[in-house]
Amino acid sequence: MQRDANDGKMPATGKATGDGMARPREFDERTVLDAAVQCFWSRGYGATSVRDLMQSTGLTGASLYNAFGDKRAFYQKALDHYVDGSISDRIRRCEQLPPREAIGAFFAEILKRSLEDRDRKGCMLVNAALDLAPHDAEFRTAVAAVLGRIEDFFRRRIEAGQAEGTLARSLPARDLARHLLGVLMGVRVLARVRPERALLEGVIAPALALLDEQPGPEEGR
Amino acid sequence: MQRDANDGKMPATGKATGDGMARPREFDERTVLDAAVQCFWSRGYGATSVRDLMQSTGLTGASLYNAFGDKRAFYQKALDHYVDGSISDRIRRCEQLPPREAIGAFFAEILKRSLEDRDRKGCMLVNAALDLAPHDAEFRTAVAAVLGRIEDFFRRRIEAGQAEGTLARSLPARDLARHLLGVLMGVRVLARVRPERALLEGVIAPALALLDEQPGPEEGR
DNA sequence: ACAGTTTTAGTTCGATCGTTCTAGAATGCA
DNA sequence: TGCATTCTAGAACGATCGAACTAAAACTGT
Repeated sequence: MQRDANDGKMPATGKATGDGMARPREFDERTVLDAAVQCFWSRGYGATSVRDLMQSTGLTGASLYNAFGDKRAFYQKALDHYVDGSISDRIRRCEQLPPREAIGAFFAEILKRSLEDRDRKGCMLVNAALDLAPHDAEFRTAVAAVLGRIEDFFRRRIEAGQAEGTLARSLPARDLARHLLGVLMGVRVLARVRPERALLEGVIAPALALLDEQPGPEEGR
Repeated sequence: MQRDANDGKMPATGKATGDGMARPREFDERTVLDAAVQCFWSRGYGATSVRDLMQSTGLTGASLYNAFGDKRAFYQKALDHYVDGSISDRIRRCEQLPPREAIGAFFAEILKRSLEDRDRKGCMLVNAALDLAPHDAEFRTAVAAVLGRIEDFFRRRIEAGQAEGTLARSLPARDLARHLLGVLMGVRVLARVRPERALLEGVIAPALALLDEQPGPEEGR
């Protein structure tokens, strides 16, 4: 979706249209999106006004509407920007670790972020999942796709761990991955109401124990 | 908090104040709160206008403000009403079952409700947890208290099951209860984006398996 | 230098927001 | 029957919402 690879120094080309090139943008799209993410992330979609966005980005309304479309489209782009910079990056970093470490590191990072999150913004994707997705099919599809990528990350690591014998085989990787996805959502929700280390560790620990569990020679009754 | 025990037939006394009793209410408080719950539940706090509430309840603005205070207070009362009729009732019903059945029935009910929830309203408490609680200390306390009651329900049942040997003792009841609370939140979130039976069952099943797990004679390494 | 295009800044629009106000209607108690 | 009180209905309030409009400024390509 990004048009230029301007690394954040000067104006940026904008989109190169047609014949006579005209006045270039005075703002850096990445910086503006960062500011928009902060707004939408902390206040939610409905509670963020276009005027809030104008103040946070330093742009006027006309500039925002010109560059990003209406409020909903702007949120869409801000969410994409957040996912790219936060979730995709985390998956990319964790998926090249050994199975058990990958999942442990993933949740360790979530735990850390949740406890450091002083203004209780939570995860912008989870917020979008409850704020916009239920009543907007387009957002629902987009959010579901990202959740699917997280689920796939879990499943691939679990399958690898089960194959090499470092992770429990007592349950199918498919279900374990779904379980971890659910726990992840749960942590993100609980952290916004009760951001207590003991609580969140208590939520996560059994899920990890489930991965490590020894089958026990005598099974089933 | 409720003042009268009017069982939903006629006007209701309202509050009995001072000297000369005056004109009694024409509406039934419970019916009005039911309508308000539907509104706030499906649209959220911010997206529900007072005019929406007027239409759904059939009352005029003045009546609403007279009887329930401002919009925030009205939401507060609607949320209380929801919790009383939905969550408290579920806990009350499940906690008198045997430990494993109590937890199984609890999640079976959540699963059923989530899959039948065609307009993806989710759980009003979870919605409140992400909508209002993060930025409103009073709501945060209230939501946290209800979450604490759910957690306590889990813990008491797990402790009972561990004591009688029907539930796994490999993890402390405290953590298992927190884990179940997290999974519950996760299911409620995921259901609003991907209300698929296979997904939600996949989230829940490993948590239940964790409770049933046989320790296996040789443990720890 | 000129033409063409796009960005800026600020104003303005109609709609809707939460809330309050002005009436009048209805009731209990003296 | 009157008085006090609380209900109802609906209009109205100022504020703010998302979005569009009007010009002026800034830049590129020829």
